[in-house]
Amino acid sequence: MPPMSEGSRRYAGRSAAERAAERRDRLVTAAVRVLGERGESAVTVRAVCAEAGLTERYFYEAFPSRDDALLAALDLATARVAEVAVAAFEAAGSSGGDAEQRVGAGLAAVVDLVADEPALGRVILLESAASPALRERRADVRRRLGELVVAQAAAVYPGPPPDDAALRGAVYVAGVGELLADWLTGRVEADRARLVATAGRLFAAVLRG
Amino acid sequence: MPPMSEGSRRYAGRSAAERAAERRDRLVTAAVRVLGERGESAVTVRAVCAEAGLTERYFYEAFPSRDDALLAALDLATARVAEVAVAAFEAAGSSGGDAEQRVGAGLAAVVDLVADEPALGRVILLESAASPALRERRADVRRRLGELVVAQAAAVYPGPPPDDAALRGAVYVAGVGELLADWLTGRVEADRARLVATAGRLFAAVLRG
DNA sequence: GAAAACTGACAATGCGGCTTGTCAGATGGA
DNA sequence: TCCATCTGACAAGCCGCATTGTCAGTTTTC
Repeated sequence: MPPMSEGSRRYAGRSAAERAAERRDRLVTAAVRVLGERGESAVTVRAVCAEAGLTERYFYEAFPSRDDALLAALDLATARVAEVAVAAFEAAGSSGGDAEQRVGAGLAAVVDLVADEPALGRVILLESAASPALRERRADVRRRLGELVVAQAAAVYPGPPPDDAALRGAVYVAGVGELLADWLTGRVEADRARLVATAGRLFAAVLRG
Repeated sequence: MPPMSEGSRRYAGRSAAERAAERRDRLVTAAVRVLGERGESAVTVRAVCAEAGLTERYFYEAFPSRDDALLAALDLATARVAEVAVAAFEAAGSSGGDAEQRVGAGLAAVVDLVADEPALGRVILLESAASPALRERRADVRRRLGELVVAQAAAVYPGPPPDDAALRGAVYVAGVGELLADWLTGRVEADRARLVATAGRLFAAVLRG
């Protein structure tokens, strides 16, 4: 129990809270790397600390348990992917693209990112199913993505949306996600443009009533 | 090391090989139950043996390691699901159904089975992603399913198949699989007929060029 | 300069898993 | 009946992990 309650002292120019936050960031980043490169079972407290260049004491200062670090790692990876995806999505929208083009732009950004940083891609596409807690988090993300996709489809396709739109959105998001996972692991042979093109065509095919 | 080399004796009316095979069956069945009801992390050697009413000695007589039992459990669950799916699929075909109806019949059979035996469904739909070895096996199954689906589509839709048919098949199989997983865990609200209907419509939407 | 707080390395505890061995008793063949 | 084999229960052995505690040395503030 660090006595951070009373004696909080500046250190190396930073406050105690700043130092703790920086250590936590390093730990989460390290956890993402270990999770993406070596898999969920390799995400031990020791391995994460070694990767971060810190020791166990700081781990338990930042997280109540190993599982919380795993979730934080998935959340960081998700945030990073969402950041570039949303940016590309909105850029395509403000430059006059329709919903299909927006979805394609977001998907292309994701494909580029996970191709450049496979560890990141492995975290969100593969290891996110490795434990019940991670699966739960992944399901939440996919649900939000599905709602976004359904809303975009409703905006671009005339007429009332099909009454099974939610199911279709779920199938589309999960199907494309698993396709990317297979692609990342080399089980699917395709270049990036082909992936994006197929996913774009399927957007219309799956979500149009 | 059981001296099964020389002295092989009948016991309870069965040969040594028969007894060993029966014990192995009980262990695999127990592993499926534990995996489906309590998750991958609960599939310990002790838990499986307790569920089977056997002891560790027989476990290591039947499997070289815990991981092999996990794979055997997934294989058994897959075989059971495949059995009813293929039967329904072929029945629909021999009674004059087209490819879409065949796929729908197979899917309906799977939905019924996993609804009646949730543990079985959890094994093939959820826990099959819990470890790298299990994921590998699941990917193989999905690849075969995808090829089957693509072949059925080629048989029913005129004209040459789209050149990204393999990708489409992968998206369809994974998307529907994950939809079923979400449905099993209560994340998706739909009755069985609705699930089958949506998946049937999507078969045409995704796999028609 | 001195006290208080911070840091990093590491030991120790406790737990539970996999895997291998032991052994008394049950069972079937000669 | 007698003996070899089979069975089931159980006990270690061994390892690695999560989690907590200790401590000498360092940095900052007063």
